[in-house]
Amino acid sequence: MASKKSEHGPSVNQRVTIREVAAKAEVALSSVSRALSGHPDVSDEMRKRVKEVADELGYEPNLIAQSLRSGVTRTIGFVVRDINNPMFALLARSCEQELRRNGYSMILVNSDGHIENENRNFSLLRRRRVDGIIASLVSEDSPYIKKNLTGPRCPIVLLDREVKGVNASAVLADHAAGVHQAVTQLIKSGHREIAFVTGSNNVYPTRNRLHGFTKAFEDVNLKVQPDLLAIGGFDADYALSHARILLNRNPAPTAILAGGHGALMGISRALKEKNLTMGKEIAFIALDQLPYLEVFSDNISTVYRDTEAIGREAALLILEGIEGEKPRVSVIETEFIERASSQGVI
Amino acid sequence: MASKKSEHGPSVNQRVTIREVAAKAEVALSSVSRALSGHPDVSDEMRKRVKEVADELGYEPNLIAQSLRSGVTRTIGFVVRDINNPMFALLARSCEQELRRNGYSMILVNSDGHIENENRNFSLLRRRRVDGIIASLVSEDSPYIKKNLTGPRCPIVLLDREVKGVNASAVLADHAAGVHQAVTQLIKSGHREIAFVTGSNNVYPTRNRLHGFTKAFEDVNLKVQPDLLAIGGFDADYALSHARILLNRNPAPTAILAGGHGALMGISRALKEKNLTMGKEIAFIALDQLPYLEVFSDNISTVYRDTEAIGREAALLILEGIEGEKPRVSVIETEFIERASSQGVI
DNA sequence: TTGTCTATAGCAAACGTTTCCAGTAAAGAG
DNA sequence: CTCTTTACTGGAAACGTTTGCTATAGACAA
Repeated sequence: MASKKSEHGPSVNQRVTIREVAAKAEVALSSVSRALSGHPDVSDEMRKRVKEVADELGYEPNLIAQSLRSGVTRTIGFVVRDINNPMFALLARSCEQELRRNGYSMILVNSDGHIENENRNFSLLRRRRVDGIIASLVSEDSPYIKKNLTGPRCPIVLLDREVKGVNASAVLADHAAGVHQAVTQLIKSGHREIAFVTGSNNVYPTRNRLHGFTKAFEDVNLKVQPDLLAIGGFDADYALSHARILLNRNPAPTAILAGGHGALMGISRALKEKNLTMGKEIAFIALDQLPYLEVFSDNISTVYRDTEAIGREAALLILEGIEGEKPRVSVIETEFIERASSQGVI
Repeated sequence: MASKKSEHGPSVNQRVTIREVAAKAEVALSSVSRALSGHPDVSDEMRKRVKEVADELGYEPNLIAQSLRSGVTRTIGFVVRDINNPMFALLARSCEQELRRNGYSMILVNSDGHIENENRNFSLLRRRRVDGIIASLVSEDSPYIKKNLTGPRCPIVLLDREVKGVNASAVLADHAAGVHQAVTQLIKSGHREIAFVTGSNNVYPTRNRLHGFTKAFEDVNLKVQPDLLAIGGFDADYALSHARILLNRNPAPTAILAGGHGALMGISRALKEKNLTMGKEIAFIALDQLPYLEVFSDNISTVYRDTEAIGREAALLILEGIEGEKPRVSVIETEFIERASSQGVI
């Protein structure tokens, strides 16, 4: 494969170093370093000369060497549970933007839903000596997070996860509130058979949503019917197979909640199979802010959270952690936005 | 802000180095390095002992130091024109996956459509000494790309861009073929007033699509009507305002092509304003693979390209470049997939 | 004039690895 | 038994920076 060697022009891949700048400007290495890094103990004349020579030679500081010497990489690792979920694109984007505004780069790694990948990702990021890690965990008992408690550590911000005993920063969405609003509204409209398809309850969002869901029923002295809950997987396949079962139930559900992107995909397929239309034969509510909903299906009711705000907040928390502040938890509100898909049924 | 200092337990942020492993194992530094890096000149016993001690101490190799010494970072920079476009999520994901399979990490940076950001991004990546850069340029006369010709360089893979005079690798989609198929089909169905909204023609995809578009007309001795072309912007606002104009034209277009995500967004809004439904009053075809189309609007005709294949191919090309191979261009096919939105109108 | 202070510059030691070179002991060849 | 070879091991230099310390020179005060 690497048979025919490159014939890239005459230029060698040899970069100009601070040493060459120093030689050409006829000053000491240390003076060049100080001049370029904005150190105060440098005369204006020296700084000017050094900068001129550096520009002339096309000097590009070696961030690797700087990192080694200074112990700081100005890099944040972002571990994402499953990048298939378009919500994460939104999240990663706003986060990267905020980090870059503060002079940090982001390394994004994807766990694809597998805990082994996640562990490898953490390990990689630590070897790369990132200054902090923002993580959306596959499961809440990640050995790596716990290890981070005892060993040498870097600041961590968890996204929508509660790890007991770990004093890490976190950004949590108040899913319960939005779901509570949504379900209350459904009940008020006369719905009783409300189905709910969502991810496994080894992570905070599921538990938290379930809490809001249950409370809405309890508030009006009704009981949740367990066989209307499909809890166990974030992926579309899980949602599809369980939505099929739910739709065949007797009595059939008159409303259905989709806990995120995978659930939405699976359910919408199941509905299509049975020729049911959201907002006509069955009420439908999507949880999470899913960017494509705004493009096409602006008639879909949703429990909204400002995903970009979550990304920005995560960036701020990690920067705080790097500055040595104590970990803290930040909560993001959610809100039920009612549109056609959950109205007028029944 | 950084007032109250962290009270992180007793562990200091001091990592164990190869030196400490050497001390504890009572061997030389160099032996530890060789033992852990798989160098052949190490006895089995030595390797075993060193590995035991390293595990025991929780040694995590410092990739920064390794990079500095070896001159290789095993990191690829990915410069994306505008991460708002969901197509790029698909692209970046498949690319990252392939890179990671080969032991590389990816740093993703977003230019947000501005050439100044793009230049800053290139500069940053070079200072970070990435081993290669994969880039979707804002415009094809990027000074940085050209500079890379003369100065010390790293391999570059361009995504859907042709930069004249620059002998860089590239992955190009054969947009023309798919657009040609699509327009030919429309013409065959009786359409004559076919509108086309797409990005500025300072980049390859626009020029290439336009080529396929024009050729389809010429093939049957028809002429493209210039006032049905809206060429100039990838963003939704541009598309919206120009789609409005197009829809008010007399005679009104009977079919409309959307050149990517932004165009699709803008056009679909304009259609909604005029209460036109795709596939009913007007034929509609979307260019590019847009992930959300498969979720909701599986009835939308589209010129498909395998975006994930593009990502994988870009990864392979950059790895080739790192191995010293000559730059080369890889072409990805496109294909017209006819669905309801472009049938049965007229 | 001498001494102290300030501003600036240079030297050299680190940061944590890899790798070249030299050295040693055991093994095999003659 | 000696010589060469083999198989390892250790020492030290290097990668490109930053930074603590020391040195110098001019300014100012006594």
